[in-house]
Amino acid sequence: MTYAEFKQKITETKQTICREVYRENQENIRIKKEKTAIKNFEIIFDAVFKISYTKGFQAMSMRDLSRETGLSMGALYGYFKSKDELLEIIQRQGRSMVKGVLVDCIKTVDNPMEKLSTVIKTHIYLSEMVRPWFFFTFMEARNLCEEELKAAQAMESYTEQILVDILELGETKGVFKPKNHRLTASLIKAMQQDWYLKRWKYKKRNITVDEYADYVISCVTSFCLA
Amino acid sequence: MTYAEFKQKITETKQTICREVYRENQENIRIKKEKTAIKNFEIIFDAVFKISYTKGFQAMSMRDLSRETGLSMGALYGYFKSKDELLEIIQRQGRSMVKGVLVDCIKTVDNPMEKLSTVIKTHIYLSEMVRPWFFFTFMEARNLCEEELKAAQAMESYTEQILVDILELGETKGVFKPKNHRLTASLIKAMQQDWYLKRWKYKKRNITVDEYADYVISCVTSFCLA
DNA sequence: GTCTATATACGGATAGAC
DNA sequence: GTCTATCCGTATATAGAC
Repeated sequence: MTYAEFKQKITETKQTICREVYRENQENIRIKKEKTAIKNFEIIFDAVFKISYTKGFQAMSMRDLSRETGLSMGALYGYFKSKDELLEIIQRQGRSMVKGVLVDCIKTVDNPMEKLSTVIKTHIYLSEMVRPWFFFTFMEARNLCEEELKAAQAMESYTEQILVDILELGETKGVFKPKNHRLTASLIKAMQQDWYLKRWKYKKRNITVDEYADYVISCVTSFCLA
Repeated sequence: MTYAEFKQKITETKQTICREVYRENQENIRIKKEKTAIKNFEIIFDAVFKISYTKGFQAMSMRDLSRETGLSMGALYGYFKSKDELLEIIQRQGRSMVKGVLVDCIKTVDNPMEKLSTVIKTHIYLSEMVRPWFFFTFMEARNLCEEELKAAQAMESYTEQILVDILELGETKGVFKPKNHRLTASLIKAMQQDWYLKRWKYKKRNITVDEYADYVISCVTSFCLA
């Protein structure tokens, strides 16, 4: 699988994501026309990511957001109850998106080695497809309230566990060497994250997402087999 | 080398760091007694790290900092000209500290393999010793002005280059297999960073810094030799 | 649904007493 | 060197017109 093929296969688009956001939070949203809401959520999210990328979410004022979206302050508050709620909406949707895609991608694969490459690759490709979303989710997790922070940490453990399960399965089948699989999983996650955290670095060096994913996989597999 | 041995060897302490900060920025500091200044800088930095760890630097108000340090607002502004300058001081000092320690640690080692383990280990141990400083430097880099941001990125490239040089040396000597050394270096950096970015995770699982460093090294070497 | 105008609170920074 | 008191700009959020 290449990144181009991944994009074809995946059904998640900005629009479907925004539709989900709208339906999940309908009780707090003043806007009644779904079409309007979806269109504006897309604009709002893009603006949040753009502004927060350099300043951070805290430093982004509602006036900044108003200017960037072209919506007035009053209008914006029709889409969420407070600035904090906006943050939570984005974080929650991010988690549900990752969970859905990752669980889906390994269902049809049995071979542990192939399973491992698939899940690593899928995660990196997804992070490329919605990179601003991933970057934002990581960097702004600290601004969450305790409850939501716990949920974010649980998500980290959850995706790590997916990797651990595959590594253990591989060991059972005699494909992978016995190791501290949980620690291996942590290293894999660290490498996956670097792709969206250090965008500027890889862009400057013209590393493609396919190159990067393949390199991570070659590193991981050579370790698991050694 | 273990973490305990590293701590013995290293001459950098909070105090020496604060002394450097004082001397570097003396022209902007109203406080004339070095001893007072060093003592209070230590208090101030600790407070900044503590508050920023959860809220972020932007969200930390000078009133928060005043409360946590026990110094009044007026007193605080004797130690730096503005909140932004405080951020820059911390970032600059962090860079000079890392540079000093890393350059120093490989001077006496010739063997490429040993050189590689040493530099990986030293970086992780240093990040453990002044973890709040590392975490802060990474998370708050975005709040820097363009010039300082460039310096921070240059620092990332610099430490990466140290790794690349070692890997190339190793290839020349026939120890390491030919690879994309720069990409390998990036992966190493990603793994190093995870130790201070995800403190909560490793703490919860009782992973020691020695365990972590050794595991990273075993992963990297098995890849470089494969 | 979206706008403008505004209420109210809090931010960084400084002046001047001690 | 440190404190208290205060200036003044900007923050989030809402009320009410269109």
